[in-house]
Amino acid sequence: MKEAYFPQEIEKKWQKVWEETGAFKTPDDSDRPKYYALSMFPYPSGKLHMGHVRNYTITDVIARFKKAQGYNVLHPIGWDSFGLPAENAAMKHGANPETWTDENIAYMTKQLKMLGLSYDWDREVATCKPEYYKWTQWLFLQLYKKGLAYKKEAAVNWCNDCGTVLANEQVIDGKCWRCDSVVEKKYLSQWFLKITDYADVLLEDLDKLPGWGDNVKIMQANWIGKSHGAIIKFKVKEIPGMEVPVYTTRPDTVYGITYLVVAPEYKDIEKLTTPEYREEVEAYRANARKMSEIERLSTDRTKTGVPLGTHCINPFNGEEFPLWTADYALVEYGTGAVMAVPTHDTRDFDFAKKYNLPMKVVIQNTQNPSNCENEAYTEEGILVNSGEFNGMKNTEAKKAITEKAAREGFGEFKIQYRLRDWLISRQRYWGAPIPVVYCDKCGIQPVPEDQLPVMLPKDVDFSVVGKSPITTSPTFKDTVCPVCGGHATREMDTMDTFICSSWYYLRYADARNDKECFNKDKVNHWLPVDQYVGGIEHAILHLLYSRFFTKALRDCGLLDFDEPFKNLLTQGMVLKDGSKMSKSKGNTVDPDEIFENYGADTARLFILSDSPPARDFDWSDAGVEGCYKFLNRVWRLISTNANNISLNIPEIKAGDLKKKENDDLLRFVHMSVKGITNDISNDFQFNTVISKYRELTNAIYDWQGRKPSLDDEDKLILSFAIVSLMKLMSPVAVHLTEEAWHELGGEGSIHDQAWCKWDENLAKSSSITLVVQINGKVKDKIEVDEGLSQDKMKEVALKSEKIKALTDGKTIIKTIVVPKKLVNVVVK
RNA sequence: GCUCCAGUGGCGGAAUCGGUAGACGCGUCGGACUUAAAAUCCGAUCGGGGCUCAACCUCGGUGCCAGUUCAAGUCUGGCCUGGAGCACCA
Repeated sequence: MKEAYFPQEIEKKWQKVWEETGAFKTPDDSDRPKYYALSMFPYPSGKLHMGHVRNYTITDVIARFKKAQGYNVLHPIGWDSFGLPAENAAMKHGANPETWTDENIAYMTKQLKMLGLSYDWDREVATCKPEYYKWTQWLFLQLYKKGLAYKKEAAVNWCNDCGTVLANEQVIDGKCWRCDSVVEKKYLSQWFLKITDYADVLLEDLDKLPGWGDNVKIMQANWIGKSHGAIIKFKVKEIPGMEVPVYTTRPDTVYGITYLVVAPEYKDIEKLTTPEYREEVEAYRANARKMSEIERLSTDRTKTGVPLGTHCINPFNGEEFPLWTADYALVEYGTGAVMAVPTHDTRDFDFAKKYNLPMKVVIQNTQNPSNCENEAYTEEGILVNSGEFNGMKNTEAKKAITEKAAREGFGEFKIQYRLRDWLISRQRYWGAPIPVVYCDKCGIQPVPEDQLPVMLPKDVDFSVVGKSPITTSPTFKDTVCPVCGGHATREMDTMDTFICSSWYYLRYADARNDKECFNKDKVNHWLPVDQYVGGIEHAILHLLYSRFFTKALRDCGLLDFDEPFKNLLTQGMVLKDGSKMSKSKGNTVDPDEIFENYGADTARLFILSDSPPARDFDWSDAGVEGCYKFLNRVWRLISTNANNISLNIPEIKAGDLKKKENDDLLRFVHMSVKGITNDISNDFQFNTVISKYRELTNAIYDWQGRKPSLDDEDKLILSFAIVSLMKLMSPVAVHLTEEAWHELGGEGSIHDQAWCKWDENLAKSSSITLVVQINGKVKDKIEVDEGLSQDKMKEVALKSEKIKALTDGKTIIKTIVVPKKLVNVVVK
């Protein structure tokens, strides 16, 4: 065995062997229980970054650990390969998006292989390939048939730079999630998926996911935004038969209404405007239309509005109040109209102050009454000025008042969600075409399933500005209607790429199936994903969409489970010098360089070492160096002892070893096995796993430092310790351990070896340190036998010279004994 | 504004149930080996005080202030700071 560690040589060699022997192929049928480990698949942007390295290493170690524990592990990879960057590259450099994407996939595949990841490449998928998007289109048709996909004219988020609409989830602070430019409102006819049908179950089922972090679940719950309230309908005084319904979570404040606001886009606003106000209202609406989303939604902005000239009648007390329009009312939420109670809502308060609208206190805190002159009172209290409800607690009044409204026919209880339907049309080329046609006679018609896929046209001009390249194809647009055979035009929009990524984890179960989307039995066998690993940035977008898809496909009868990801690990970011690695900051670290200088095993070890997976990880060059040195140390330990190590190790039981130091080492190994196994099992605490590798290595070196020569017992325990270390390290240092295994004469692969077991009796040291405290402060430590009874422990503690001296002349009130740990003497 | 998370040495971070705070590493300092360097190995490394030095002894210390407890990094209440998500959602 070579004395020096040459990772580059070793790694290439074994990567080749694993590929040739198909070491990581996963059979669908096996006696072993299944385990599905999944990383969020990458966008083929060009090169791997350290975030990828961290993500895939974490999942790979989990997959290998589970395999060693006896599971049949599915660990696939693929490419989220539709999307704007490919198209932008095409526009910029004249490259074809397909070529650009394929080249990137090829390069990144090479990098993934260099990292030594245990993927089953036979199951690789790429969402931009017709054999994949055929099924994306097919799934769209199933949702269409179920009534879950529909087209409507709506105010949508428009990104001018990307030249496309965006889903609500893709608008961050009023800006485009991809290019950061300000998003505008446009009115367009677009395709939507009815995710709102699933709002409640998406919320409820979060409780079925104990294996997800609370942070993600809370973010999803907030996004879904369920609220309980009431609809109350108000008659319009000037227009007989006309009503304006509002949604409110505060029906208890109805007696305090002093005006009512509708959104500028409110459907009946023109009818509700009297002629003398028309001009002013129109001007206000035009202005609102022009404003960007970010301006419009800014909370800092002072509120504006104009009266419509009409009035509503409060059905509870007959009071009349004016109707206004103001852009703080949102057309998409509730009914698009708000009943305003300035005294008990801060927004209404601000508005009423500005426009001198009246205020009326209806909720009072009896301890500390307020007339609401300076601010709205939004806490709980007792109803006043509220007719028959006076004196009632407001929490009870909510129910009582809504009940009255329901009884008398002008209101009802209502649950409202913040979640909106998912807008999936994109005016872009590089995506899956939406498989519908528009017939001159028959209207919207789905493309028949046997005509799928609707292929992306290749005869397009990528240099066009302001419209989708797909519209330049001379062959794509015109087609025939599948119903009447007459002329029809194809839908020119493609689907949001988040659709493609909402089902890829299902395709892995049956990736090469060209007859169906996936076989139902196979999907039911492999899913749900046992462990999903990825970035927190997908907490809402991808993870919510995937949950929706799973539920919708279950309802289509395509699968039998309702949550796709049983356990979710959201890994932290990779930082450099305290900030996120980015090209613009120039603080990126290129994985290729690390592979070249130190090898993949060092990269894997380091990326897991310093922080727990969920926390941010600060990259340091010194840290990489340290890990490289450690691997050298491990290599040296093995190579210098190669002649003394046998892989034929009989089971060593407690008491088998005569020498104390050998028994101690045996115990240390068992403790390490136990500790490492538990650390991986409990939330994948790889940082402490790696510190335990180091401790064990240090312990073996220390042991050896005290041995001038080795007899048979020494060689036995040394073999046991080193081989255990190798097996424990094999999921992380995948190449080094494989090479060492073979150099020591091992058969097969170390990665096919069973995980180390520990003996509970040996996974502890032979003696314990008894801590003696006085009044809770440590005063003495005494080495004692592990089996000591509680009485004996107390006796030993009180006999200690130090304790005697410190308790001298004081009264011992009581003594607390914690078995196998400590004695606390309470004195006065 | 609302919701959530986190605050431990010079740094990253350890510390099942409340039971030895600072594992392991990085950095720094000192030493060994070497003509020298690299590599490697050994040792020290929270702060204050005591002792001529050292071993040692002693007091304090996990963002701040209280509380519960024999015992608090860990539990409770109230703050402060930082981060994340949502945000005119009625």
